[in-house]
This record gives sequence, structure tokens and C-alpha cells, in this order.
Amino acid sequence: MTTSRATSTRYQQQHQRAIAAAASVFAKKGFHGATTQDIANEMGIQQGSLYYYFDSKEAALEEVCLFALRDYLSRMEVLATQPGSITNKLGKAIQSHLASYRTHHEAMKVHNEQRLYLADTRREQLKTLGSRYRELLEQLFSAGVKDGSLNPQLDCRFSARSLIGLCNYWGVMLLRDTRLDIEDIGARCLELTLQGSLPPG
Amino acid sequence: MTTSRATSTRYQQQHQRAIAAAASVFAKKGFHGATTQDIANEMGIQQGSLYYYFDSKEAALEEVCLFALRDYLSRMEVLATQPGSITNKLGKAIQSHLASYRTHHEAMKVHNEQRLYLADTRREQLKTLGSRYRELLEQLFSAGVKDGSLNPQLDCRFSARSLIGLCNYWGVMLLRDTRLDIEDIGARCLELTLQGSLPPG
Amino acid sequence: MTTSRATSTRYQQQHQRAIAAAASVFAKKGFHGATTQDIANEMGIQQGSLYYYFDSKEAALEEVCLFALRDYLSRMEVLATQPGSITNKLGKAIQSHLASYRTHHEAMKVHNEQRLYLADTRREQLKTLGSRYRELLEQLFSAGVKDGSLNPQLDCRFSARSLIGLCNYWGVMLLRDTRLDIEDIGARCLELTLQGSLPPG
Amino acid sequence: MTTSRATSTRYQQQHQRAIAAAASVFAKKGFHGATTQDIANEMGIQQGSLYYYFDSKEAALEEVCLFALRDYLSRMEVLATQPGSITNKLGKAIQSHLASYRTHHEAMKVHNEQRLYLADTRREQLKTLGSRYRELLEQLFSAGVKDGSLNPQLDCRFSARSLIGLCNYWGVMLLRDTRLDIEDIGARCLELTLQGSLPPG
DNA sequence: CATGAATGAGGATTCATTCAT
DNA sequence: AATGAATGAATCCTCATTCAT
Repeated sequence: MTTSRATSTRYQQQHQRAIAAAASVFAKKGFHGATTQDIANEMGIQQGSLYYYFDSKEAALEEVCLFALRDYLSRMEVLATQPGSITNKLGKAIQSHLASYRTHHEAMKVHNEQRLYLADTRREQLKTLGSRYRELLEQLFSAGVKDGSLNPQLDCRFSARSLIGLCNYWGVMLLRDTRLDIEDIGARCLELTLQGSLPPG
Repeated sequence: MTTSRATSTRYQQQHQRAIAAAASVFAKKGFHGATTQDIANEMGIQQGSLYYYFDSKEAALEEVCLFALRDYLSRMEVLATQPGSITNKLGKAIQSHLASYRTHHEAMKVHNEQRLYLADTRREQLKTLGSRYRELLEQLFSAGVKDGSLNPQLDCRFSARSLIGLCNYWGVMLLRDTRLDIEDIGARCLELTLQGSLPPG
Repeated sequence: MTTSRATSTRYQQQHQRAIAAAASVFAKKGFHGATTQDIANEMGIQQGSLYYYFDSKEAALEEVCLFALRDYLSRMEVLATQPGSITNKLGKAIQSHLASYRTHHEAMKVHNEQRLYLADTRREQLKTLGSRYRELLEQLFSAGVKDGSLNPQLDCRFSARSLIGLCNYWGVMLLRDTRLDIEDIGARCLELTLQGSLPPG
Repeated sequence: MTTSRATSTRYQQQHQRAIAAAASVFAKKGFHGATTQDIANEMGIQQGSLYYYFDSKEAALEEVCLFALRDYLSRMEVLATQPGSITNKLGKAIQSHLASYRTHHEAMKVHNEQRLYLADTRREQLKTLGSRYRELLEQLFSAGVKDGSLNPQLDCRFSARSLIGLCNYWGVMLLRDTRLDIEDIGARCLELTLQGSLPPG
């Protein structure tokens, strides 16, 4: 059992490394522009060995996208059920969204920009997870409208999507320019989302 | 000369069609995922004939991106020099930005998502145009701050970029879902940008 | 039109050469043992150029098999409708069968030995043609039984199939050993089929 | 020694299973179309473990062919030395030949169709065994001619080879269609070989 | 005995590009 | 202005084989 467990661990470790390598390469070159050789190089193994961990290049893309979405969504699920003011929760959601661009390597970027190259059958799960995320964010806005902390005129669906668009834009910027500060960007995104650009009062 | 002019006109027409075809194909499949055969099919000519209009596939991408940016920027230049309130101008800028997603076929999308696959030398002009656009938008915000119509605390650079991110997000949505109404989306984007989500007053 | 016709002829010529090259290589090395490089070499073109004439290696196999069966069957159709004694027709059928091994390069051998590697969808037409051939041969035997020139006890289906097996065996031998004489082998096959091995009387 | 013997027995059992598995897979997919993974799957072991029983894939093919030929030939040797009429012996030879297609799994088919993919050095022994088989069969015909039970005009070499071709054809049919009855097919083959198709007398 | 992991060479296929016509 | 034919390099993927454990 020790052997089996150790083996299994070894495989899982390498599998994780493969996902990370694929994420990095896909983020830089795009799915079609990346080669399996690139990914293997990034991992330090032979090209053929990659197929020990992925069934195909497309399967690799799917795994990268799922990897990105899963933890991103799970943090949102946790956040949604915890107590706190809506504006506070929104701030945390933004921070979490931006943070996943840095902590998950480039998987989030890959998900946003490359997922459409997946065959429909491979995208189903992704769609489910993505919808769920949008839903949770929309519910946050709805709750804010209901408890009076947000504008009653708000189109919550539009707001949620706009916030996702905004975070994705800055998330990519965070990847491109490492000097940018996540907390700073997050704070500004929250401010923009809440107060807009008009003078106060 | 008449012949040459006629020829040239015919050539220019076909050239424009080639750019449009390339834009459409690149938007759907990405630069690396698209083949010159795809573009030729879209135009209804033979693969080899494409090289009469483009020096290379990469040159095609460059032309598509330039095509997108040029007119997009020129409308912004005009807008910037015209009289009117800042908020009014912002609204027009947003409308113009979103509109280019529909009127320029998919060239804008291609510019946003695929331009990084161009070699650096090919991207210089694009960078110049893009910077100029961001600058103009930023100046709009600055002017608003100066004349008191926008919040004096505003980070204009951040705001301009956020607005670009927001418009690009919705621009892609406009392409993906043709039922969405440009004017409606534009109005909402302006509202969000100006007032945020908090209750008025 | 002249150009178009000439071009079309050029293509058809090369296409035929490609089929012959594929037949030769598949006969020698088997479908899976042969490489597209082998076929290209046999034709004297580049490996990639082969795909101008075949959609895939499997399509090449299909074309080879069809090429073999079509003419083989058509000669049988002609033969069946012509006048003459049954034994005379049987002799001609045998000669025709054996001859196709030499005149059609190795396509017949490929059909017999490699056709099962084709996907089912690709084999349908082949099955139809093959069945038709067996049918025609069987009808020859039936006619012989009916007109009294063959043994009334004969199982025509078994006889027709056995004759095919016999001819295929010797057809392959003809390919392997070019010193063998087609007419001689054909005559002996006919004799065996008609008289067996027992002493006359 | 006991251990070693036990080990050896276990090894021999597995070795036999490996040959049977290889025969089955080679028969279905051909030598080049089959993978070592296929064979391992058929045996229920890991791909790498196969190399405990075979030095290489080609060695596996050799063993399968030898396995098929050895017993097939030995039965023929026995048959040749036993008393009985020629026609009776021929009948038994045919039955034995056909039977080996069913009892030796698919090894006979593999021998007939795939042995040419073996390197020459590996085929020597097979050639010897095959020649010996043909020789024995030819001698059977010769003896028949000599003792007057067969047609004195008979080309015994041709007859022996034709019978082999006939039996191999029906042997493969027996594999493909398990509803066919060996004894029935054997009887018909004998009848055809002896009497041909002409009416008696 | 057996396996999991890795290799690396080979193979089918694609595709941007060229060019004679 | 356009095309058909060809190229050849690149790329994804497979697979026989090895080997430490």
C-alpha cells in the first residue's frame, strides 16, 4: 500500500505540474499557438511523456480551465454564505477574483480567452461552473438591493457581468505587469463599482 | 492609367473583402486556429490567391487589427474636439466603442484577443494607436475632474482603462448574442461608470 | 477550357499513379506496416503532397480496394452475359481472376488481405461489389447444374467460394513468383475444379 | 529446485497465455496494427510486464507462428505414417488442417497472413516447417497416383498447394463465422478435391 | 513477477507558402 | 488576377521498449 500510495502521489504531483505548465504555456501563446513540446519543455520532460498525464492537448486545456474555475468558484461559495455587509462581501469577491490570477498561475486567463476552442462536449462542465459563479455574484447584488445598501434601480444581472468583465480586464493586467498591486487594484474596482465617477453627494 | 486605376479599385475592393474575411475567421477561430484556407473559403477564392492580397498570414492579422483601430480611434479624435459636456462625450465614446464591434465585423475582437501574437515590429503602430486611444479617454476623465463634473478623487488612468475593459467585455457579448441592444448596453455602461451601484443621494 | 481539361487530366493521372503506388506498397508491407512516406517515395513526390490526392491513408486503402474490385467485377459481368458453354465460361472467369493480379498491380492482393482494416462505413461499397461477384460466380455453377454440364449434387455456393479461395491463393503466388505462367495455372485450376483428382472414368 | 520448477510451471502457463493473447490480437488487427498494449489487455497484465514473456513484439509473432505450425505439422507426420487408403488420409489431413483454425485460437491465420512481416532470420524455421508440410501433402498425392487411386496425370505439387489454399480459405471462414461446421466443410473440400464439379461417370 | 513511469523515435496529418501558368 | 499543384517543415499523437523498484 505504501508503494501504491507513493506512486499515486507521484503521479498526482506530476499531473498537477503538467496542468500548471499547460496553463503557463497556453496563457502565453494561446491554445493553438502553443505546442505540446512547449508544455513538455516547461515541465522538463519529453514531449511523448506528456501523454502519460494528458489524453490530448485539448484535454489539457479542459483540465486547465476546470482547475481555474473550481477553486475560484469554491471561494465564492464560501464567501456567499458568510455573514457581513454586502459591500464588504463585494470587496472580498473582487479580491478573490483578482487573486486567482496570481495564485493559479495563468489558468484563469486561459479559461477566459481559450475555453471557446474546446469542443462543446468538453465545455459543459465549464459552463455549469461559470453560470454558477455569475449567479452567486448576481445574488450578492440582489441582496444588496433588497437590504437597501445598493441602488434599487440596479440591473443586477448587468452589474454582475460588468464586474466580471472589469475583474477579468484587471486580472490580465496583473499578470502582464507584476508591479501592479492586487489590493490596490481591488480597492479601486470596488470603489468604481459602488460609487462610479460622479462627485460624491 | 485608367486601366491601372480600375484595376486598383477592383484590387482595393477585394483587399477590403480579404480583411473582412480574415477578421471574421480570426474572430471565430483565433489567429493560430484559423487557416489561410478558412479565409479563402470565406472570400470564395482559392487558398493560393489569398497571397495576392496578403504577404502572409501574420500580415493579414496586422491589417485586421489596424483596420479595427484606425476608425475606432479617428471617431474618438473627432469626439474629443467637439463641444459638449463631459458626461455626454463619455456616453458617445462608449456608444462608438461598442458600435465598432458590430460595424467592423469582428475586427475589434480580433485586435483585443489576438494582437499579442504579432511580432513586436508589427505591433508598434498598433501600440501607438492604442495608447493614443487610452490617452484621449483619460483626458476626457481629466477634463471632467477639472470642470467639476467628475469626482476630484478620481484616478483618471484607472478609470479610462476600466471603461475600456468594460466596453470590450460587452462588445464581445454583443458579437456573441445578436439580440443584445447596443444602445441599451451603452446606456447602462455609462450609468455604471458615472453612478456606480450605491443608492443615489 | 483547354487549361482546365489539361489540369484535370494531370490531376487524374497523378491520382491513378497514387493509387498504383499505394497498392504496391500496401501489398508489400500491409496497410499498417506501410507508411505514407513509402507511398510518396514510390510515386516520387513529397509525403505531404500525397494528401493532395488522398484524404487519408485509410482513404487510399479504400480507393485501392475499389480500383481492384471494379474492373474485376465488370469483366465478370460481361462474361456472364456472353454465350458459350459453362465450362468455357468458368475457364474464362478463372483466367480473368488470375489476370487481375498481374494487370492491376497488387490491388487485388491488397483487397483480399487488407480490406478488413477499413472502417465499416468505408467497406460497404466493397461488400456490395464482392457479394455481386460471388453471386455471379455462383450463378455460373447453378447454370451448369441446370443444363447438365455440372454435377447435380453440387453445392454451388460452396463451389463458387472455393474457386475464389483457390484463385486468390494462386493469384498471390503469381505475384510472388513472376516465373509462374498465368495460362498454365489457370488451366490447372479449371481442371482441378472440374475433374478433381480421381482417375477419369 | 522445487521453487524453480514451480516458478517455471507458472511461467510456462503465463507464457502460453501470452502466445494465445498475441495470436488473438494479431489475428484481429494484424501484426502492425496490433499494439503491445492490446496484447497486455487481452492477458490482463500491464504493458511492461509483457516483456517478461516476449523479447519483442516480433518475437511474439514468431512464437505464435511456430506454435501454429508445430502441432499442425506433427499431426501431419503422424498421419503420413499410418496405414489407410490415400483418400482416407487426405480426408483426415483436411480435417486436421481445418481443425487447427479452431483449436489453436487464431494462430494459423496469423501464420498465413502475418509471417511475411518477420525478418528473414526469424522465418527460417517456419520455412522449414512449412516446406515439410507441403512435402508431406505432396507425397500423399504422389502415393495416390502410384497406387492408382488418383489420376495418373495429376500434378501433385500443384494439387498439394491448391489443397492448402483451399483449406486456408475455409479455415479463415471458420474463424469468421462460428456457425460453420468443420466436419461439413471438410467433407466438401475432400469431395471437391477428389471429384471436381463434373457429373459422375 | 510485475508494475508504473518515462522515453524517443516514428508516423499521419496539416498548413503557410511558393510558383508556373 | 487567379489558380492548381506541390512543398517541407511543423505538430499531435502513438508505441515498442527500458528500467528502477
